[in-house]
Amino acid sequence: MIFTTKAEYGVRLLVELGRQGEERPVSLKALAEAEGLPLAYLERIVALLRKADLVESTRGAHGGYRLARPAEEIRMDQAILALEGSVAPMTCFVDDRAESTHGVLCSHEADSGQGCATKLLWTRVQGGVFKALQQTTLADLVAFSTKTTTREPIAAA
Amino acid sequence: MIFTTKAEYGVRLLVELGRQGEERPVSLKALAEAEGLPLAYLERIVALLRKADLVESTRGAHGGYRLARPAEEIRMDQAILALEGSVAPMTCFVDDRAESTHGVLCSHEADSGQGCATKLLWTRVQGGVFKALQQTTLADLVAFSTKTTTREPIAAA
DNA sequence: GCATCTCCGACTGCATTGGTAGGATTATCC
DNA sequence: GGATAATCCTACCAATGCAGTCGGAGATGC
Repeated sequence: MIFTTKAEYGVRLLVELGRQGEERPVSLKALAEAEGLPLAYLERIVALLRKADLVESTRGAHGGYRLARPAEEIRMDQAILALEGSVAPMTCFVDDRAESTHGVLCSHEADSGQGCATKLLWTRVQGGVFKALQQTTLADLVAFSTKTTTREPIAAA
Repeated sequence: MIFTTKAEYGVRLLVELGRQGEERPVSLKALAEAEGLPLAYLERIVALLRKADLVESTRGAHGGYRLARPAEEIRMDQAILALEGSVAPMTCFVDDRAESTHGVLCSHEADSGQGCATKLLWTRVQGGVFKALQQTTLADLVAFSTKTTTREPIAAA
């Protein structure tokens, strides 16, 4: 399995936020109940999204979370990277992300001085994953979910 | 991280077999020493490849393994599937593989009767991974590895 | 000042992974 | 036929990471 529940819960959380208006913040408690997820665990997950500036928080009573940007401008590679930390296909894949010029390198090279045989494969796989993530925005998921299920907005706390 | 060492070691094993001629079988001991991998662990890994008919074995003295088909006809999706069991991006992804018509379905649907929001995303990601795997043959990896590193064939036992 | 919130760190049960141990079976060679 | 070299198979084990909990400490609105 590729992703952990952090990615699953985090994305679902984003989608739920995307459904709500971006005006008033939504409390985690409400989100947790809406999705049927453990509140305490969600707290730690949403912290990752906040650190990545995908979500804004307002503390105190009637506080909560809202998207930091419109859903169209949130790409899933950003979300997953924030949630999972990295998307390497293999432990030996030390990736100096996106901005680096030489892409990814395999740590075996450090050991033996030779490119290991699997490097080509993992590079292609990672490319495939990244492409899929980059091409999907939060708005896509929100549209998909509202099309499939019809659920009323969460009542204000 | 997506794949475990089973995939890594298994693919490296296949590549090493691809380098050798397909005539005489190569013993696991020789392969393990060539790649610097634990022999006992490789035994279990190569068993997966054999069950998937990617590799043939001959028992007894001077026995060993060889590719069941020419390297050009071994696609990496077959190899990875044999090694890892499945390539689902998420635990909730119960995939009735390839031959099924409706592709993948998310187990949340069984629970709540609604498609979960993340389904679209995971489907795309899995598609990207599979495409990358399908488009890569063992011959590609062998060519890549012989280009990068120059190593003499394993001496006969 | 009290009820709600966000925030943060420590702690825990569990499953999986990576790897080992030991032996049974099969074949070759002398 | 017996040593030897190999595949095969099952049970076992330690470490890691994941999913989730707990308790509390700061904000903030009423």
